[in-house]
Amino acid sequence: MTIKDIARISGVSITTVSRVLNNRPDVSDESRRKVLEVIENNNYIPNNSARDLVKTKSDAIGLVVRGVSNPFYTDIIRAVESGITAGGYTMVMQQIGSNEDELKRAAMMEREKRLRGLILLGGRFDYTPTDLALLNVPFVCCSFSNHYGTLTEKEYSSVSIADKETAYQAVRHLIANGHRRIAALITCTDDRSISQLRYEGYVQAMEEAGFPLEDPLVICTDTYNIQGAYQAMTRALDDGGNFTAVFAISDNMAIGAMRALRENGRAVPEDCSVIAVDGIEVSDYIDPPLTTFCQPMEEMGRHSVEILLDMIGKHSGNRHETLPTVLRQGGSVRPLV
Amino acid sequence: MTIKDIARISGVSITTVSRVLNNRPDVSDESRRKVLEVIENNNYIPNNSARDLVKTKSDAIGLVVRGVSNPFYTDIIRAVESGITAGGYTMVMQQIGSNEDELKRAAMMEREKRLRGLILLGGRFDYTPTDLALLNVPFVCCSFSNHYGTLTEKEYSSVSIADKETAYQAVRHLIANGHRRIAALITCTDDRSISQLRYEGYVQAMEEAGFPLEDPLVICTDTYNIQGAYQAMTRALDDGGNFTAVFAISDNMAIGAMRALRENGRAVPEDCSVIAVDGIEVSDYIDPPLTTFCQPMEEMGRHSVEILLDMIGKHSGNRHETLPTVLRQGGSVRPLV
DNA sequence: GTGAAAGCGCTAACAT
DNA sequence: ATGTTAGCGCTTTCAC
Repeated sequence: MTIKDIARISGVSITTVSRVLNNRPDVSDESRRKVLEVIENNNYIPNNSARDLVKTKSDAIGLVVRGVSNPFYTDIIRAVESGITAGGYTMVMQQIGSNEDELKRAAMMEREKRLRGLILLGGRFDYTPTDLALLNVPFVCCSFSNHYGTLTEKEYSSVSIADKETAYQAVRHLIANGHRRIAALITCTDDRSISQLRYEGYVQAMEEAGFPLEDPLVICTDTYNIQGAYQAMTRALDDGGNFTAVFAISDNMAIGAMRALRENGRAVPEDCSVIAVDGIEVSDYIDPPLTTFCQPMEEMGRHSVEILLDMIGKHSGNRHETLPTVLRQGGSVRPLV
Repeated sequence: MTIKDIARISGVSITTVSRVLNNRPDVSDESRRKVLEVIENNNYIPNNSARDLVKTKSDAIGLVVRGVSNPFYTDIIRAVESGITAGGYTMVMQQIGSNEDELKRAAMMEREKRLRGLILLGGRFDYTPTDLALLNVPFVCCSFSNHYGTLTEKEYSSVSIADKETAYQAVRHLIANGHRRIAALITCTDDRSISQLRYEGYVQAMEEAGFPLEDPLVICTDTYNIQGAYQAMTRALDDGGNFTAVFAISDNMAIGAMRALRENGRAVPEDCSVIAVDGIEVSDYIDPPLTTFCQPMEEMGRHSVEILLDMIGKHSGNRHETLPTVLRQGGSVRPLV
């Protein structure tokens, strides 16, 4: 069933059918009605490949994710997919390994699939103009941004939270509760990552308060997952673990750390307070509920798509959005007496 | 940059370039070398839309998911994406609402995107041959199957666990620990769902043991999410909650229920045991770790893709795989004394 | 308001 | 081994 068949059956020309298909105004009501009826009756759906070929563009938007099973990303992915589909586009998703280059992958996708745009979920903070030259379509950095000034604002779009500031607030919250010996649970794979940024917030809060920033307070793992955090915290505790509170750079890592603390005989929050950044749903259901700064996941996904569709459709320029976080008071932090 | 340009620059015909592009043997080494060089130099990538149009097929495989943020699905999605990309195809993902018809949606995708095949993640159990007539490409049901005999085995493919049997085992485990008054936490939106199937396993175990199967033991929620389970369990407890153990049809729901129990002053497992089916990572990190039957998520995704690619590439027939589950002993079940 | 016809970039007969 | 050519299904001038 092609446009030709519809034209034949409707008794009009191919052109007229095409006009109806594309909601063009220059068709008589009579023709339009007839064509629509025939389309309906025959369950006809236009061939996208042919449309794309003529328009030299596809209707696809690429989503490149570093780790689709990261629970923090799943709500964003859902929002992104909804937005893309609602906008009449198709979402093509690819995930990349932790040491793959998302820009190279994005560039390949762009050309192979003739993408209209890209959303990068999780990525490096130090793109250079040369890196960006690989990309010829609009793109939005979601949940991260260019914090090291290697790019100017006009060169890219982003939707993110104020990572350093939020981490700073989290640590301030612990300090306000009387904690001085505060450990930081971070990942150390890359010094231009979200982990590094949040770590900077931790450092700032600690230095500002004049607290010692000793090495054993910084607990490193090489992955963002629960298990890695659990193992790293277990090692830290075996090594003494001389701290009264932990700032974890993600909820997931905090959950892993909490099990390690528990197994080590330290109750949360009685013996050790825990705070994090992310605000995934499950962390509000554990015991004790995690105190954490929530990112507006759904909103981040939605805004990323909005910005991208504006750039594609209205040729609007690059935009940046920094969304607010909200402290969700759980039960994992308590005042140090 | 099109195939025409490459041909012109290389000094050969379009056909020869096309042959090189498709790794055909009937090209002289000399021509091949030259063409490849020109392609390389010009950073040429063939236009997929044009290829798809000619072949009347795309390289896309559709993934239809009911709820991408369901943590149980995320590992499957990751495995599916890896398999599809590794196989040289493109994954196009769409999620659907809880009361949308996945087959209608799949059929639309199939035709619009000219899909080569489909993977359905989560879906109804009562497809009829008429329903399937909507689909003209191979498809695999992942994590569910046709358990009501409305289809013959040759009509579809599936990768799943033995849901009813696994639920039965879970409840048997509670019974072996001395529990008689066992509540079932299920969803009641649809009587042809995975929830229903697991509920049947519960019923079988209870009846076999000769235990009363009273209404207040069946706790219903209309969603699969944590919050819904939390609310349903809270209601059940407010109504008396006369049971010593809970069988939850999913880890996620068990986690919601555990918070409700806790807030109601019932310790798990001292006052109430909890068991579930799924085996998501986080449920092993909560306190107490959830005792649950683990589904092999990664394997399920991988096998689904394998079966689908075999059907697409080798035209092999429909296959069915029932993968084994493994009991992960947490600390949420204890013997009733 | 409508239709004829020229491509979009590619593949696959069919020649040579 | 290589080239010519006819489409794949659609959009879009351009003419009427």
